[in-house]
Amino acid sequence: MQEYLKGLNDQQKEAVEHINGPLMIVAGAGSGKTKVLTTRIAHLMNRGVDAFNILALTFTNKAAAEMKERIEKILGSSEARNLYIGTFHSVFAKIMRAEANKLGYPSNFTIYDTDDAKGVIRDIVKDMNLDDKHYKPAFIYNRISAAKNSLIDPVRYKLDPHITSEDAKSSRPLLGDIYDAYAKRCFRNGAMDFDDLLFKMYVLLVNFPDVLAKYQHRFKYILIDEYQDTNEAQYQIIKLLGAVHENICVVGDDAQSIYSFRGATVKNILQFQDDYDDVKVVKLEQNYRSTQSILNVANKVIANNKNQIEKSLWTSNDLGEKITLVRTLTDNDEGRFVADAITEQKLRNHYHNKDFVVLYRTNAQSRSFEESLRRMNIPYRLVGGVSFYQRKEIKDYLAYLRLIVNQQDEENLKRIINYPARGIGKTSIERIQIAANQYDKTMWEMLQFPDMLGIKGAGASAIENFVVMIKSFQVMLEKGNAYEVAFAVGKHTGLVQELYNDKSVEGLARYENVQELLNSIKEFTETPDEEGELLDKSLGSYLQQITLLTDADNNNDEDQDVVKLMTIHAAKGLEFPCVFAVGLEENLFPSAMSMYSREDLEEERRLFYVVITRAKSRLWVTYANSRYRFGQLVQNDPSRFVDEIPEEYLERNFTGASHKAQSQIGGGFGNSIPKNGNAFEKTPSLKKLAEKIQQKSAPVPQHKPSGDFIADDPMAMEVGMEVEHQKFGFGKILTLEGGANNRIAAIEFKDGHGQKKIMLNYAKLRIVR
DNA sequence: TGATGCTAACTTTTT
DNA sequence: GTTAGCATCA
Repeated sequence: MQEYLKGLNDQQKEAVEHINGPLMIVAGAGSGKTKVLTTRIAHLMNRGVDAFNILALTFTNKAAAEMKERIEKILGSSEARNLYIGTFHSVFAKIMRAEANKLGYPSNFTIYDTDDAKGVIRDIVKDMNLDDKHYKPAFIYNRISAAKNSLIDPVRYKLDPHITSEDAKSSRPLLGDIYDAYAKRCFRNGAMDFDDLLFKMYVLLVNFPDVLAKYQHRFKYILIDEYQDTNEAQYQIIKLLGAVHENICVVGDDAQSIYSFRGATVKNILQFQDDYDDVKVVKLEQNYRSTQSILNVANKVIANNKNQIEKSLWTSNDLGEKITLVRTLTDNDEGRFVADAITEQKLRNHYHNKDFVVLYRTNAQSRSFEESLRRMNIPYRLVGGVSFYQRKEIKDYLAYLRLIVNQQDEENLKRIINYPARGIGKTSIERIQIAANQYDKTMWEMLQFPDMLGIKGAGASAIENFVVMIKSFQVMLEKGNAYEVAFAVGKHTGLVQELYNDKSVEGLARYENVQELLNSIKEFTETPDEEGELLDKSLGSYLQQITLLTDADNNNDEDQDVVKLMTIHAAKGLEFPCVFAVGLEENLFPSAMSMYSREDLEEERRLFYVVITRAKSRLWVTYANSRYRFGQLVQNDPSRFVDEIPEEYLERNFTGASHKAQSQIGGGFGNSIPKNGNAFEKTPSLKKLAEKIQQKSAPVPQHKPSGDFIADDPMAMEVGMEVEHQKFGFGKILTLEGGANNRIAAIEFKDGHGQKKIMLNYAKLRIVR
């Protein structure tokens, strides 16, 4: 028997050893899914399958990287190198890069992230003279995204009676036209958004039989991770690619389907057996991750959902500790409880920071945990949230690089044509835009003919300089590598200088971020070519790669001893010894938006199932009686999911709530709490208490003006005086300029606010001494 | 034309 | 509480 087959249980072995024909692996949480996938790939190759013929698709770069790494461990890196392993988006982007010309796109097409796409939509809404309060870009984006994920193009969108009536009902009858305009604009810009990478891939395969045949032949064996999260577009593409050989292996768990908002449909996994003949089904039901207590709770909770693939997850692990249910008064108390519990556990049970994770439903919940952890000096890292590549200074820099690679792209052209300021103002840009529309050219093309724009003098020469500069970068692109071009851009545009000159705290961070970007480009270009394979190190290749990276992928320093904070969605596939499931409150988890349909509610429950099953040995479930949302204190009942945890596995800890609050609330669960948010008005003592706790826990993030704050006359200010600002707190006046109506003070503030220029007409200052 | 500060909107989850 | 877009003034 092969070495790699040892240590597999019977079911796992059965899945690994199945070679030809469709295979569905129903893999319960913690049942060794990745192990089976990677071992199976190794086994295929061991049986003579060429690495070039294997395609493995995942949802995250992290999962792809992990798979690759594990296969390398079994086979050695030279064997594994030629495997095609990646996310749906990155694999399709790579293929599209080779085939884009067939669809009329440049091979260096730009990939728009969500922000870019919303920007295009905002422009279109403006052009159509619509109210963007009603035609909200985010709403429209979601609508278009849903259409693309269902493979509906603008023409079909406008003809579909169901869709049009829906849009009519929400009185947005022009959505179809916006979709149409958006698709055309992206095409003209030579750009694809995330959904296009799937949608256009499908179009490519359907319209070009030779291309389809090529990839069908190439990918004789296809493996798909997290199959329960695939959407219609992904489903159809897989069906096309696998149609000849039917060696499709899907791995998934219907109980962990949590992406329906992105068009994923559990139907794909539920119906897999109907899609192909002779589907081999293997169920992995032994859980190697969690204690019995945790697993039993998870099983009990998920049993409340209907419509599942039948399976019973079991474990031979110890019973373990009970689940701790924690009630606190406010969200800040919740944060404090978690920080305290971590400190205690580290002392008592010798855990490390990296053994803990805090999992929440929405990103906005991270604040109170960050504050409490910081106060306790516990190092932590926020996973997810704003990606490095979404920061303004990075997007500005990248906009140059993207324009150089793809001049069709107007979004990025507009972003930097006057940044740093070079005298090409609003009116000029507008003129260029109008002329471009008029002559049906791109804005870049119009820039070549400034006389046709009616722009003269300084404006014209500014444009000319800009064009010359961009062109010189393009010339460099032919000879230099990505890093050399990027470095030259930073230098010659003045971008780096501009950031360097900004000595404020934020400015310094921005400068450092840009340096980090340059380092990453350098690293990219310096990755050595591997034997037999020349890596594509062009700038275009780099840009396509990074747009598909998320923040979570970026943190490769796994071993750092820090507490992790993330959303439940981001935690999919991960495991931790100690898990805090926080914010278990009605309207938050389950989310207020999910309460109207059984399907949505069941997805929330699956989400709860995912949280529980992340835990190996300890699980805390917490909720707060009231929390700040929208900057306002609102009250929520405990989540209905809390009641689904069997009593025998629970241990209650209400130390976070005071006796007073407890007697107010009563011993029961939720039912005695007033339902609507005005409870505090009725019980002033409770309100005061909550406010007191709130104040005590606020770590001076924002200055509160002194009680005797009365603004002084701007003209009374003198250099060297100590003053108080309503927001920034205390500081010292460094310089003063301007007359009575335009007096500007440069002030060095304490408490990390740094140096700021304040216009004394608007911001009021109080002289301290 | 550019910088500042104000306002409104925001909260589901992400490649 | 935060942030992005906007209005406003020099």
